Amino acid sequence: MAYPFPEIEPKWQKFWDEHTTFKAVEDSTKPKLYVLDMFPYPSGAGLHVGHPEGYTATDIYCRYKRMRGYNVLHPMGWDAFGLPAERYAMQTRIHPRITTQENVATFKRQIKMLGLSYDWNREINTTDPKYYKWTQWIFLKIFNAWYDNNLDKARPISELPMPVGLTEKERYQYIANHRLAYLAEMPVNWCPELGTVLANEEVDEWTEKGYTVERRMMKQWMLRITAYAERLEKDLAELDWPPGIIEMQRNWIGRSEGAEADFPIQGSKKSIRVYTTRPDTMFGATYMVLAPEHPLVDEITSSQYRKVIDEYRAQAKQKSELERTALEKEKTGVFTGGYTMNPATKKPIPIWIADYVIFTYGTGAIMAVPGHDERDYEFARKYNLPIVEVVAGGDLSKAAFIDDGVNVNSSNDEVSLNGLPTPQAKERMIRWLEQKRIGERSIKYKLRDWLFSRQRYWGEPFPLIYLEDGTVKALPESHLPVLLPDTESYKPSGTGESALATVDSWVKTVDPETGKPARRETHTMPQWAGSCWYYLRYIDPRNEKEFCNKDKEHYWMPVDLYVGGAEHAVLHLLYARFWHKVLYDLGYLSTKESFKKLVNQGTILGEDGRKMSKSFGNVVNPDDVVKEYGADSMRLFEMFMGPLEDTKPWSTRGVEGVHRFLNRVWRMIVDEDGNLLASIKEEPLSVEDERLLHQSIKKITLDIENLNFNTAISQMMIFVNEFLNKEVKPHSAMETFVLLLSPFAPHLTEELWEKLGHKQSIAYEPWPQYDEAKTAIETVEMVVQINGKVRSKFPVPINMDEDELKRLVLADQNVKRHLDGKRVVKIVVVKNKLVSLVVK
RNA sequence: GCCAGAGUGGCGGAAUUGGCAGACGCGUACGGCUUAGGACCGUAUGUCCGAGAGGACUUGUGGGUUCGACUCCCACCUCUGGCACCA
Repeated sequence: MAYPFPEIEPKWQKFWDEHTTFKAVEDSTKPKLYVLDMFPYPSGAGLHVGHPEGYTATDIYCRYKRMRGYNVLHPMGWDAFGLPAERYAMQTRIHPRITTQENVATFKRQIKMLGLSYDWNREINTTDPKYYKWTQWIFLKIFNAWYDNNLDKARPISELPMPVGLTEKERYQYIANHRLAYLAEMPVNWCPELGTVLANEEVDEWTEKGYTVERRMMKQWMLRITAYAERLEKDLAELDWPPGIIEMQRNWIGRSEGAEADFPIQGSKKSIRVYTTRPDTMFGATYMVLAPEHPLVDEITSSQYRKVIDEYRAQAKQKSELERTALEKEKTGVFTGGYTMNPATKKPIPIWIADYVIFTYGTGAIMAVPGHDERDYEFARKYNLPIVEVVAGGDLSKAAFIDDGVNVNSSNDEVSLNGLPTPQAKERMIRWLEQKRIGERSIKYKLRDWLFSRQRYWGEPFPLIYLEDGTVKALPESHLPVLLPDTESYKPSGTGESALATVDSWVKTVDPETGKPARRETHTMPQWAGSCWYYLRYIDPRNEKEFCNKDKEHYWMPVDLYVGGAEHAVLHLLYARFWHKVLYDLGYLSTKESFKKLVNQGTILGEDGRKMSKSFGNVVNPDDVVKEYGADSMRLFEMFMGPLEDTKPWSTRGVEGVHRFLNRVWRMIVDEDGNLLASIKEEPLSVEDERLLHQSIKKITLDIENLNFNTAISQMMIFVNEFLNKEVKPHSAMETFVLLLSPFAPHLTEELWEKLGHKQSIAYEPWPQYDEAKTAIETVEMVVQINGKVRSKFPVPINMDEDELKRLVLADQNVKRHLDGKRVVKIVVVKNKLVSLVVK
């Protein structure tokens, strides 16, 4: 007979709701704890079993910490802007607001049915104008800020020092160029047949259907995240994040140290600046390569090469960034006819253009050192360019030697690197470049500025207007939020702009300060925008005057534990950290970083070990699981499957297993009529039972602290296996056990707690304490190894005297048998564990 | 190719600082209870040899350090995730 979870679970969910059991209020008498789940995008498909994994883990942790006296903030909300709702709207003409509301209702029902202890008073939705008002407000703060490299922080644009003698137009341009949000011509994925811009993730889908997607330049809003590259990289060190994620962020930011140097163009006064991480190899630079887009290409190209160069550049322009990089085919390039001089060797070297050099990284130009760079080597081989060895240690007839080594062939009248190991050679060369004013030390990042415009309807509108003279103006804060207008069609305008561009009455507006006609920006913000700061809004979700009250922010921040999928390892977490730092610089926040500890839950695979997907027919619906086995079983199984971070397959048998366990828990305490079992009495525990109880408290406590929920559950199973059929079960032991189980199976344990005679919810009962002395055992099983093999075991009292123990070991029958005719060379005693004999 | 993480029974997975490999669960087999049960209870269960006592082998592969290695070191193989011409 199964325990009556269909009655118990709704009963306690209602109780928690009605008593607002999990409402969080600032309370300076308690230590605070902010535990955050990555909020979901409420898709039409509803919750899948992957969502509750992280949610259950944080819920257990929160419930445990409340019992330990922490004031816990544990909120939930909806990341509801995004492409799927908009695409659905295009097909059905149903407003995305409506479908979003429906999807949120489904998600909320499903999440609530799991008994998660969220403070629902703090629920937020990124598509709510009351929320996105503040997303727009933060955008304005970014827009109205510049990065002061001297102070190494963002400052209000009003504090930007202005050069004297600028015209009004120049002033405008100067300021625009310094804002942290700026307009730039950037390539988009343009599909002529659809007349729309595609998101990167859509490109494959449409090209597979035979549509063409090409690169097209468009003015777009960019956020100057590169200004923060150094701090975003440096502050990673203070985060308690999985090393893998830190590494991924580090790679994404891509810091590299090197030098820049000027190479004079022959027959011109100008020079070309290159960036290299290997200044020590400059004597081996035998040619130069510019990115096809490099502005000096025209000037360098001699007339007889003009035609090929132009053709090559046109070709490169056609190719999308994907094609240029992902194809990984043979390198191509063409000679410009121009020459530059290697400043180290003073010899002329040819200038080529090739699309393996990226315009947007470094200076868009490289000195090619084929002897010590694989790419340059490949290129030089193909086009018969000279290869010179300047670092000894490799065989240049076979491959480039890219490792560190010792310099050779590296001297001129002023400097010699010969004999120097690579690190010193680098330093020596940089010093020489700086002395001769040829170049200087330089640090570069791979990180690019953040393309922040989307040509979409279902996103936050920018609080910006274009005046008739073409200038951009920020709307005053008092005009926020800029609401999304309703429209008949959600289809993009066909010109590359979003559907917003077709809503004339919305686009046409006036400058609120001058009354002059103006047009609204029709781009919208990317989905990342709302998720960049939601953790701050939870702190003060109903505040209409500020995005977040400062005292409250000070009390709750930073987020102590953040749990979510690893798919957000780079972008979401990097963008959120960036916004956080901007707000910190501008004085709105008290912490440098947002998320102190981060944990990624692993993916749950289908029962067949494949990724869950409709096409495989292996998707597990949480509704079905809860209906069949109850929410507590679902929660428990999700935690019992294995370590939180691991990828692991679903198993219906496994759910049945933990469900059986919960039934056993019920039967351990409740009789067939639903009353407390007669075997539960006010009696003291035997020494053995008390030991098991204290061992269980200890193991479960430490396991929850370390988020090792699977082994905590194992320990509870051991406890129940021992106690289930005891004739007498001490009341206190049963209570302690129910407390231990309560973070995992809150509904069942609330019910049992009530049956054990309590009127109050179990949620804030003090967590059981263990007594280390009571976990100790009196006898240990001593293992005897002879030449590394276990030959005997016998019980001995704990902490036995070593000599006595040795005597016992040598007297043991099994040991004697193996010692027959041999000599004991050495005895190793590991206290309370084993005795190891070496014999000959 | 590069970076990070991981390889343990039929399956999911356990194993402080090196110290009895396989906890706990699933599955399987046998037994009990039962009109019946796919409910429940009990016993067994890494592989091989052996009637048994006992023995041999066993944590991806090969080597090393050690009285002792899933754990540390070296080389290799496989899988997962990320990056992918970033000079």
